[in-house]
Amino acid sequence: MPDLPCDGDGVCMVCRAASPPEVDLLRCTTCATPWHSPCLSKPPALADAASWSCPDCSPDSSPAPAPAGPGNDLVAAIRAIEADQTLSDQEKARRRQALLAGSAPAADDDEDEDDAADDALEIVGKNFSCVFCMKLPERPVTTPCGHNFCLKCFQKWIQSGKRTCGKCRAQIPAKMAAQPRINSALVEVIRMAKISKNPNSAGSAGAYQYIRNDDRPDKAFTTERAKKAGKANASSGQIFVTIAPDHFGPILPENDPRRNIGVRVGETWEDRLECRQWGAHFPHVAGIAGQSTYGAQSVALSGGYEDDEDHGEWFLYTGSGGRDLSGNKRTNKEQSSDQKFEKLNAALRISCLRGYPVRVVRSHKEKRSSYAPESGVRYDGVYRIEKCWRKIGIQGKFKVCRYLFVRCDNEPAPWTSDDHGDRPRPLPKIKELQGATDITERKGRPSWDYDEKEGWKWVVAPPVSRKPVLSGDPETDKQIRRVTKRAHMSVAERLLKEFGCSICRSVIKEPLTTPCAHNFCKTCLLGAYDSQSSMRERSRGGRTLRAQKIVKPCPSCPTDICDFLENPQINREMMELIESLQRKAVEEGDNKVASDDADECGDGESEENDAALVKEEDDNSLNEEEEDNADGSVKIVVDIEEGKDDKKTKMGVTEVVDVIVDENAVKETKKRKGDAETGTDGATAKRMKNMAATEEGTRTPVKKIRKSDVDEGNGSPVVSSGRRVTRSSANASEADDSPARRTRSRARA
DNA sequence: GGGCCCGCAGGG
DNA sequence: CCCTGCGGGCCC
Repeated sequence: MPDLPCDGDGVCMVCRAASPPEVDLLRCTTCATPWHSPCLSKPPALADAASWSCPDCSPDSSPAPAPAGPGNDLVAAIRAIEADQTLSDQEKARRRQALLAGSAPAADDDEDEDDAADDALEIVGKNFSCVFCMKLPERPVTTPCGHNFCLKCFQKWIQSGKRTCGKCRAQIPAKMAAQPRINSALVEVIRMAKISKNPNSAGSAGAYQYIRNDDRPDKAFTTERAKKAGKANASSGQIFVTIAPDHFGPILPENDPRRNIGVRVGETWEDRLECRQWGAHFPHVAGIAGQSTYGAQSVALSGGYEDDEDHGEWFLYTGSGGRDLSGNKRTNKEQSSDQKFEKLNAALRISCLRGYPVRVVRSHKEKRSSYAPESGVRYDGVYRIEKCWRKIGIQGKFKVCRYLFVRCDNEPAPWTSDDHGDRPRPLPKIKELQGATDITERKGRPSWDYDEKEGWKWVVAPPVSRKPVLSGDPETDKQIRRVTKRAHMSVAERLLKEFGCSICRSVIKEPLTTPCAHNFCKTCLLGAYDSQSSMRERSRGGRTLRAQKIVKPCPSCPTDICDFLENPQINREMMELIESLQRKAVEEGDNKVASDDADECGDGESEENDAALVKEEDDNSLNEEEEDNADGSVKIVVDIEEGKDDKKTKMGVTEVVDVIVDENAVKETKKRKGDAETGTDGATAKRMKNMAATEEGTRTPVKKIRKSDVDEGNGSPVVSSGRRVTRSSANASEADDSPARRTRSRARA
């Protein structure tokens, strides 16, 4: 019998004795797990009990020797902290936390936070603590055995070679070890509890956004939806600057609360995602940031368009579009139609006409420019667009939009040894203007211009921002709206709402957390696969084929949770929290629970407008705002109250999806567009695509079913071989690849 | 090194 | 909702 600790309920996993007497319990000084000492193969001498480390934490008894290096150093460091008798328990916990988080202990932190005794935070705090650092989990992850940890603590644990749960010693699946998923329901609840604690910050949109954004990881991260780790399909990390996404011009110190220096010319980031986090250029793929009726804030020179021509202080830039992006592409070198001054190209033209400063970043991917950085993405300051026009591009067939950018920044360019920024310079002579059409140049005074005394500055008030100060991601915006909208609910109710089961749509009972970090009632989740064994026999023509494993996708995402379903463990911390919150909600005497449920199921309203967001359509209003906005910092306060509810998980959607039906009558459970079914690799996708394109008459029969049917949950298995790729022609049901065809509505009843 | 893939973010 | 898009990782 191997050594095993007590499980989450205090039951010894060896002798199954429930709640062994306190004297028989040994607590590991490294991982804090309780062990039943009579059941240990090598119980420590009594005298050593205080400094005892459990078998999982002591290297000498470790069955699989932990890799040398950081892991063991970590254990040693934790031991050193535990052994230090000059430290209080609290201080030990704090240092351990700091160690696990990989940072120096910060003395200030939460010391003075507990006096307000906010119930919600208290309840949450009481129910959740990371096994390792004993604090509220940061970016919580949940093991299949139902225990919660900080992501960082969990990762340190894994890095030190451990493959068992720090609490119950259950095996941690390799996949979870490799890529733990953040349990976003917990994140939300913890965040909300914190927000509720700072009522002074509640109510202002900026504050909500800031808090939410602050909770995003420092680096780009892989979401639960992405199938691969790494930045290829990663979500943005938090935004570090406080500019609105439609902010024009340099990013000043007041918008850089982290460093208070602003974004300086020459600052370089690893890639576009990191660049985005500092606000220099927000889009992660697109080269132009802007809005067609408002202007363009920034561009990236990344070598995407061969027509670009870079001379450092000035360059010729090419608009976007005119390329065939069918087949799920994001870029394409080849022009296949004329570009027009619409969308982002129109945005650039507005910046040209008004003389706005446009931030410019250069990427190492621009190989044809001497001014590109050797690596990464660099901020090179602001430019003005002096002219734009259209002309047949280098490829010789189609027109492209062209823009002349001229530098106008107060800081010297990264490639000069000047100690000063730009002076106004004469426009370069552009040969190619000959033969150009649609030539546009600025007539009036540029908004951003040179002043002999003060240098480059706004001489006309900058356009008033139409957007709330960034949030980092659309999820955030939804959260913001939701939080704002439900501000009238009690804290406990709001928290409870985060714990909705997406199957039964009410508050989760006996929560299970899947490895993909979705939470469901135990009975709901298990019930969903009721009639399904984990293997199916296949036979054809009288002979039996190899048994095939049945894929059981998570109801909320494509992840196969078959293995998890074999032995799912209730997330007890979550369950206790939910129960506490329910008690509290009852105490508060609100009888809103019923209306909550109604809201939950019925959110049919939606389609409110975003009127508040688009009111400023009138461009001429800019100047009128000038007195109030002398410093350029005023933003429209947008009423974000009324956003649409998140419809992604709503039932009863009647959109038609295509499902390929095989002999076993498969069923499609995907709720989100673009979800690839579980287990389809790239090759399969490609095959499907080709099939769609070439086998109109011969492909597998396709049956259309309604999502609403699917969501009702009748019918069984869940293997789908039909891939639905939303982006254009890859759609398996659309054999016709033509753009015209693509623009047609694809939903037919 | 070129092609493919596909989540994310933003515009409209 | 649906479309677009000067990414980044990986495979060939």
